[in-house]
Amino acid sequence: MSEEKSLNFLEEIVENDLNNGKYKSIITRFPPEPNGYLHIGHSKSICLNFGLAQKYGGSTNLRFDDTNPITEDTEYVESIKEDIKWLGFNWSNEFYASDYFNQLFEFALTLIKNDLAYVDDSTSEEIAHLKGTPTEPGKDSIYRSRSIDENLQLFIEMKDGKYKDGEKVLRAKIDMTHTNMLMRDPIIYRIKHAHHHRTGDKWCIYPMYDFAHGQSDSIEKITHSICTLEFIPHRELYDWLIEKLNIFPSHQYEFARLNMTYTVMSKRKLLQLVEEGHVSGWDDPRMPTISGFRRKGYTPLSIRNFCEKIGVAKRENLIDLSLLEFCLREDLNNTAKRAMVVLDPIKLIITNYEDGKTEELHSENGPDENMGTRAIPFSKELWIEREDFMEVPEKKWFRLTPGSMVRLKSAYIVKCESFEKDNAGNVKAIHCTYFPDSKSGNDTSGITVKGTIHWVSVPHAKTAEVRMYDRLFKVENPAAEEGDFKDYINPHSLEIIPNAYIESSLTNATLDDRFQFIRKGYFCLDKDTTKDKLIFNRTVTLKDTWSKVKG
RNA sequence: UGGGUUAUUGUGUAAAGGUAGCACUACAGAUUUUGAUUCUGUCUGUCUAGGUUCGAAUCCUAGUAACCCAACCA
Repeated sequence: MSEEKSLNFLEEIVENDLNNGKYKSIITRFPPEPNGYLHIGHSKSICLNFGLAQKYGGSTNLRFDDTNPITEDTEYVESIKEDIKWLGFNWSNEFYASDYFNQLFEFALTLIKNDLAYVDDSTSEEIAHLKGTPTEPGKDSIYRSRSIDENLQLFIEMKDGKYKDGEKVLRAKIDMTHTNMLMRDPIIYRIKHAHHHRTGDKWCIYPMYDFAHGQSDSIEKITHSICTLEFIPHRELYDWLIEKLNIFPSHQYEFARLNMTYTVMSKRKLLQLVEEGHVSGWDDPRMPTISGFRRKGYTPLSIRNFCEKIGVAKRENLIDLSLLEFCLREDLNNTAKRAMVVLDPIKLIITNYEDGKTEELHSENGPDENMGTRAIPFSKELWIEREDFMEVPEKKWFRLTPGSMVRLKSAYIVKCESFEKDNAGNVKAIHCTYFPDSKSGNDTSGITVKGTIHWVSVPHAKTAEVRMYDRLFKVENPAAEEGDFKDYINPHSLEIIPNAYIESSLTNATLDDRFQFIRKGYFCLDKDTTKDKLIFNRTVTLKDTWSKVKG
């Protein structure tokens, strides 16, 4: 045992509970409501819940919190399951709060029989009014003193569909003057004549979150029910219900949710971006959804590592996007296949190279020798990046400029002799000479150059569309800015290059491949790709100190 | 004017009365057939004011700030 990584507060709680014999093993759960897509914030919760169970030899249930039939749908259930699997986690059981509707109904009857719940006929306005405010106590409803028998009868009638939506609710009888607003006789059942994605039309009353979540935890014997900070006030009610129902004592613990720079995380805001067409959908590569990151080319490992690195605590946080990108590059640098792609082409002509000749050169596929090499054709005319030539070089420039020499990656050293301009004054072509004895791998020229640039042979080049994604927002914390968060959308978050020149090996790319386009960034194939048109997404740029040098 | 939660460097996160550490970012340098990677180095921090103590991020007292709570949402 050398140095041990210090534990986060949840691990401490678990270790304590295990060491003092409170539990023999732990059970956690990940409890999404199937009313939207999972985002990077959820992956923190997923990594926590599954990670804790993995670390301490317990198990984790996937439980859908589907108590509101109006907003929920199986479409979301499927996407949530796909995302969790993609992240690399397996749940022990797939459960639904709706599995427990019968049991929950029984629990409600128990409360009523113990005079701990009553049916209230008030309107929602009346209930809100009598509830008071955080600084003023509430007042009892006139229905609060109904007899147990009457409550029993009314509640059963509610279930039997005798009443319309909103006509009656079932409330826990606690304390209308409680300092915790949630303890002022919270509503635990409401009437909704709505079709449920799993139970169909069997029920017209549905339990509220507070009367479903803790009870479901208890039914599943969840030992550690982990949720985000905003549920802290619910814990008192969570505990009250478990105590009054005398059921398995699950415990709730809260951690601070993830916030990240240059994006928004609330479901409401994400929905707006989708519905108003600021992005192409939930899986748009600019979205912070798991499906968005996946499509953009992120790897599950990078997201898991990120969740590990950000830690778990109880204070509000705003994590630098650069940490996520660091984790991504760390993974991709080791695994991505290298390829040469010219995004903004300009022609380079090697004047002393034989017309019509093609040479087969070899280039390494990655940093690990086991990744091997691949053949690349070389010829007299090459596409190179427009930005790799400067007519008048700036300070510290070591790419092409009249008279300078650079190495063509995995090929020869060339010297810039001259260049052509078109009528508009734009550089059209660059003329170079090459040094035949500088061939990559057996260079006997003795020439050393500072710069190496990538290229694609003109007659062998294929084309592809490349989608260059950038951060969705211009500011670090759009949600905290004045006015509408959408005013801060980055207008350049997507720039499409319709015809980039790619090396021919890329035509065999699959959706699972990850590439580094040398000197340009990490890329992956997009699902919009067709047989006739390849489409690549930029996953993330390479770190670029040069752009900082030149400012 | 109530209740709850939280304050450690630019951003996160450790230190359970005993050297304020780690990571990211940023910056500088070395290596480099990717201005990448890798390596080395640098980087003004314990919310404030008192107190206890040989010694306080940690304990006590009083403040301050931020966030959450008044959905028949979760």
